[in-house]
Amino acid sequence: MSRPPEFDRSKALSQALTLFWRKGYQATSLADLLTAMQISRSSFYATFGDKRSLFIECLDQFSTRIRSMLKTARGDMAPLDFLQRFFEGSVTGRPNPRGQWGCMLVNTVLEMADVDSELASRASEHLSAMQDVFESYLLEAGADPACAKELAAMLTLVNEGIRVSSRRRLPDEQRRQPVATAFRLIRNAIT
Amino acid sequence: MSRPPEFDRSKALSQALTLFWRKGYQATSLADLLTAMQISRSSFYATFGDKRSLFIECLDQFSTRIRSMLKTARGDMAPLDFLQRFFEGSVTGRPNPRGQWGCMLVNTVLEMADVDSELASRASEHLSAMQDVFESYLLEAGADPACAKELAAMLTLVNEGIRVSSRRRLPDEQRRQPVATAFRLIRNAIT
DNA sequence: GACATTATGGACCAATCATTCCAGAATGCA
DNA sequence: TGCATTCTGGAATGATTGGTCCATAATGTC
Repeated sequence: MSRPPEFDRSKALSQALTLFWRKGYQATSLADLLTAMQISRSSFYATFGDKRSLFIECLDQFSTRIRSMLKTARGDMAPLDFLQRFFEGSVTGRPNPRGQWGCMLVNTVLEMADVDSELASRASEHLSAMQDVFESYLLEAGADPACAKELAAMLTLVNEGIRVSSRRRLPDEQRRQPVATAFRLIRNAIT
Repeated sequence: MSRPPEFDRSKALSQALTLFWRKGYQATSLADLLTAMQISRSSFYATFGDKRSLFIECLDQFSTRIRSMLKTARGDMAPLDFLQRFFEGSVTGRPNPRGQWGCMLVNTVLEMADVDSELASRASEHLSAMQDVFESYLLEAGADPACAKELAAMLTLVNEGIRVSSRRRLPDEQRRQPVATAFRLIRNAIT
């Protein structure tokens, strides 16, 4: 009946996500995107609307990916061990370099805060959704509800801090150690 | 002999700093700058070179201001009380709205990480200089040297996190509380 | 082989960007 | 008053931006 599409939409979107993640919204030009996505200018606009719409799609997918990863990759680890491993993994450059890219949500909150409030608040809402996951893990770790809420907010703060510090190209030890410190303090505080 | 300059260079620079602080490097156009600085295009280039040089000058001055503020505004407060007040002040929108702008160094690290590595690492170095101030205060608060170093790194992490969270337009309580939590944990950890 | 559908390449657009340049207005000093 | 100096306003720069358009090439279905 009709011709099937020849390029892989979700793969192209994934390439775009990577670019936006690393360079941010403004510094990523259309030319950059087309090269990375390996599609023509025409297909781009036909498929994704425009640059800003594509960015929103990437932002949402980033958030979805992270949260689903937070839920599936845990295995049988204790909740706090898993969270700590999650944060530590965000800090080291290996196995992939994504650890050096920070968090797309955090990056977007800062880049867009006084530039595009809709993008900024969308990213901020995704961060709040992450915080809910933190809270559920803290509850599971035995924290009472009030304490879990408080520590989840604190963990969000630590997350935001880590994502900044992970972009600073500091020596490995200087990145790992504050995470360890933070978790030691948090473990002390669970009641 | 010669005509004295008619516009206040340092005031113009200060206006530029405010703009860069809020909107970042890329989103601040030359037109924006000229309006805010109230000088002509010609004077701009004669006095500051170009946009990037001006940005560097603002970045350095921002760092200098913060550190001198950290040293002079303390009065007779206990070191940790002062630091806590410093962080809390960065979070509330009053008296001025600067609390909503985050920290220019943090903003720059993220915006420029994969865009202009010289600007990014310059900002990162300024953050390290702030960390030295934190460390000296922790020493003064009675922490032993190893602990002071560790907690100073942790404070830098908290600082970075706070500066992100302060741009999220969250309700006041949700901004204040994680700071309080963080300092409670840190105070517990001083040995 | 013909048709419908989808992707492509590239010309084209208007807007904006940072930057350069210059003629002229303003102002302090002699 | 005149000169030297400083700032200004605006035109012009070329590069780059995101976005539109259309004729053509490619490919699966009938």
